[in-house]
Amino acid sequence: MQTKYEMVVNILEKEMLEDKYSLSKKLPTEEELIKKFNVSKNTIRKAIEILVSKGYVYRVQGSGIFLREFAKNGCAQIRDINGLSKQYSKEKFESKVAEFSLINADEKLSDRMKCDIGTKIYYVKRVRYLNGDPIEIEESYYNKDIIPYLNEEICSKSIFDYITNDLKLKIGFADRIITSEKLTEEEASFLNLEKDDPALVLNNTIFLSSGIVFDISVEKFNYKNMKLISLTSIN
Amino acid sequence: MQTKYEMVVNILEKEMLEDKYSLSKKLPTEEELIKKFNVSKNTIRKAIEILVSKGYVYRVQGSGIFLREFAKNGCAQIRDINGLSKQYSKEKFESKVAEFSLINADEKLSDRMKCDIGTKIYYVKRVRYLNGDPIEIEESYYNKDIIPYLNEEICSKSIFDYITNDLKLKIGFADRIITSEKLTEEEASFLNLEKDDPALVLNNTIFLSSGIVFDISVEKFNYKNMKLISLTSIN
DNA sequence: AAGTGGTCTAGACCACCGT
DNA sequence: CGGTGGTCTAGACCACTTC
Repeated sequence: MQTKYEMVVNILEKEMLEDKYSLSKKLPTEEELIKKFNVSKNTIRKAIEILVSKGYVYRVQGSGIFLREFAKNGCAQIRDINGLSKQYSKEKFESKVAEFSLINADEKLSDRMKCDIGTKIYYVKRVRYLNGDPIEIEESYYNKDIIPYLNEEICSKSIFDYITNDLKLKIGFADRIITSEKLTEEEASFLNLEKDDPALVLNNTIFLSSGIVFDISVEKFNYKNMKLISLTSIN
Repeated sequence: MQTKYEMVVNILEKEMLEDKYSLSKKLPTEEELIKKFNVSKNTIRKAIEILVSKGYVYRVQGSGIFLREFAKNGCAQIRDINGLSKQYSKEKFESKVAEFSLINADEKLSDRMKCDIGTKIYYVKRVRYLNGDPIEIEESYYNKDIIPYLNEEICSKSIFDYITNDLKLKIGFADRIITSEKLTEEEASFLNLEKDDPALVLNNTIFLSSGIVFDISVEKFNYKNMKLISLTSIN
């Protein structure tokens, strides 16, 4: 079941992607949206707030709701938790599994994943390609208590689709630490780069909406063909 | 003048930083907060939403409002638009102005800053230090039509303080493109690093709340001592 | 002054969690 | 089942922009 504000968000998102408002660069006024969707002012405001936080629009008091230029374009949005395959669904996006195993959490891993020592953990190492070019090395750890089953087949597609659609789990929020590092020789070979070339590195801890850690991962991006974008707003 | 929800946010933020809720790792219930602050449910909900988006807390339906671990700790939050000097106010943070000039926007610059060709633009290059170590090179361009006056003195302190407190301008939102690059020899010397060492690079476009671009900048961070953090939530 | 977004309230009812 | 967060409404009034 969908809430009213989700419906409003989805329809406006779709209309914006179809360039419905790109001439005026404005959305209809709140009052017009209230009539269009036949909902209350607060429901419209909640929907618009979500579009603001997604980077689609900004609001100017007394003036209107304006389109923001970005959002549409190619680079990966850092606020999207749902992995790369969603973002690049229209392009040729592939994941190759380089390693796959079931391990026991040692002290360090249990600490980072907020689980007990000895908890079964899936370890997955993937190399990911966009239009044939390697763009990322990803190493992930999934808590088996939460993700009871995983295999190489699933990992070569979208793990996040599997988790949300098949396991019906709700992803809640993520911590990401962003750094830059030198590649090791092995990493470089995966990315068709040289040893000591730079890499854009994301260190992620991903939580279900219940606040439980189900995944930690390190993503190392090819500095030549990957950029991330962050669209922030002030509260 | 402060709104009621801002007051609630500020007080709860302060209380959390004072570890008032760190034992239970929970905030009071919505109902308790309604009584505590004597405001309506929607006002409390709006305040909590802001704390969620700032990464302080997460909510679990039917259960409560829980503290998130991070927020407090040292690294720079990418969603904070207000520059580094705010974030490091308690540490020894310095900015040295390496270049300062007033230029005319050429075609490329006018395009990126969404202004006319020939618009007067302040160019500022700064090296920034934390506890004596160089952590960042920043090159910024400020539209003089919006920031009518700037000098080296102001640039060596906090430009954002000047803009918000003295000029009374309201900063609205920012686009940031995050990449990794090799340092040039000159850049490396500023950061006490070697040529071709990696840098974490932010390419920013910063808007007033009215949607006008007033600043674009490139920040190159020292990969050895700077990390950024992004705390994201799902809508 | 008219248009448009921002704050705030009181209250109804729903959905989910834990006991 | 009681506790707690989530959705939604109708309406009052405020603040800023634009003309």
